[in-house]
Amino acid sequence: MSINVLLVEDDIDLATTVVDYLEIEGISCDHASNGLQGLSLFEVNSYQVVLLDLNLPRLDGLSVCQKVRSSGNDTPILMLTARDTLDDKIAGFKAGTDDYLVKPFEIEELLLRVIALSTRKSGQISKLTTGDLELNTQSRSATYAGNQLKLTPITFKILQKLMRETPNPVSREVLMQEIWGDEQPDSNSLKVHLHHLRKQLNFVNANLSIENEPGFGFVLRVIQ
Amino acid sequence: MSINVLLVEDDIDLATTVVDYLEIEGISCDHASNGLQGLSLFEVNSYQVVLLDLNLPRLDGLSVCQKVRSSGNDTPILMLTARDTLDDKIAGFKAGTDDYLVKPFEIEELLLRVIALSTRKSGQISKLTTGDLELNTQSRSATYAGNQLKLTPITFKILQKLMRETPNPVSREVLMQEIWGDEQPDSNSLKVHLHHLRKQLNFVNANLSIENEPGFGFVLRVIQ
DNA sequence: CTGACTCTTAACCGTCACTTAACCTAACTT
DNA sequence: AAGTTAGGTTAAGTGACGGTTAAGAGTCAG
Repeated sequence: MSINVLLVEDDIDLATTVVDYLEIEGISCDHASNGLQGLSLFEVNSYQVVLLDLNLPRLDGLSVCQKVRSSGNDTPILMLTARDTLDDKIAGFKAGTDDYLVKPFEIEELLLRVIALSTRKSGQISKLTTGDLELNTQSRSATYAGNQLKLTPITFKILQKLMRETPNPVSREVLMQEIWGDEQPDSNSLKVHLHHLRKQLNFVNANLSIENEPGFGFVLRVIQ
Repeated sequence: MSINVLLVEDDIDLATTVVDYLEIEGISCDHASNGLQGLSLFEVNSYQVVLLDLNLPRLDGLSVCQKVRSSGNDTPILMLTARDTLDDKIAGFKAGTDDYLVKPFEIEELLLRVIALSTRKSGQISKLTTGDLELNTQSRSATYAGNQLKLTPITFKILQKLMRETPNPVSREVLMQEIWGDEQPDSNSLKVHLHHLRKQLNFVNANLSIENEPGFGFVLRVIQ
């Protein structure tokens, strides 16, 4: 998922630095050098995050922010400014800013905050990764080397528990407690669900497997 | 709408200062003095924002943050810490933090950031958009590419919840809680309302669909 | 009173997730 | 070597869940 950012900044040196750095990190970045231009770019395109300088020609950052908010748009906005008094910050947040970074800032921190702001909305926060396996616990979806897995409520719970504990094994009892709580089925249901899960992880070049820890339980293990 | 905050901090002086200040501002604030206590409070109650110290006894802040995230919870988390090197910040954001404040901080700024984090998610935004679908929660009207939808009070609530959570699925229980609160009908009423809503989306040829997440709940998804 | 509107309830049906049971292999015990 | 136990595989049955439709109850305005 690519991130699309709008930078509104009249300091050309700073702007090119930021744009270049973000582009290197794989974040595409449009640039406007005044408030009005920023607003019109904003209305035409869609952005995950807006970086807004406070001192801008034509229309200042606070006004841009207010206009965006009063139109009902909730795109995350990050204020970039040299002013670091409390009153300035109050004014910024009151106008509807989500974050506030004081110049001079480290550009790496800007990147971190841009990513944090953009991932929040797109539901990418709760992700577990093991090898080529990714599980998003919010969207309840998992991909293995790019392939979508089809998880039922139970296989989802099993995979989640195994991924959270890996590389440690999970005992049979703990696993069953995790799935069924106190009312556990009396048959071999767990084996069957594990089988379904394993079938989905059995790709040609699988580098993961759910292994049995004899007499104890199961592990999700990265091979080699 | 009252804000509910969890503060996890082992410095008692700082903690009482923060709690007192937030309470004065009308924000109710629970306090835990170690990581484990913080986690258990978090699991029992529901908070709009979590304030997390990095250095904690029993379980450090990063681990607390990771645990919260891997369980699929996306409550905004703000890290409070004396460490201000870039690496610390990188570690924090990687663990799933939303914001990062370096001690010593001005307590007014903490308040500003808490409010910013809490308002983002919690239904303060009056205009929601998903694809070409727009929903105005103040005028209680929805349009798809200019076409008016005809929503009853209940279908309006359903659509609003689905749009707030998209692209993540909403569990059946949460959805029903959202509509009826604690006095829920004992029949299959939800199915019927979903059916009405789907007919409306079909009627305007929306490229959106309400899909069933088997055994869990429903998602509003943009097609292709 | 009546018609429009909304919500609930019920009945029907298809599908899918889960359970169950039977069979198989492998490893360990006696 | 036979018996026992744990784990893996397969297939079938059941029940719960989800989608659709229609009818009835409650509310409100005219």
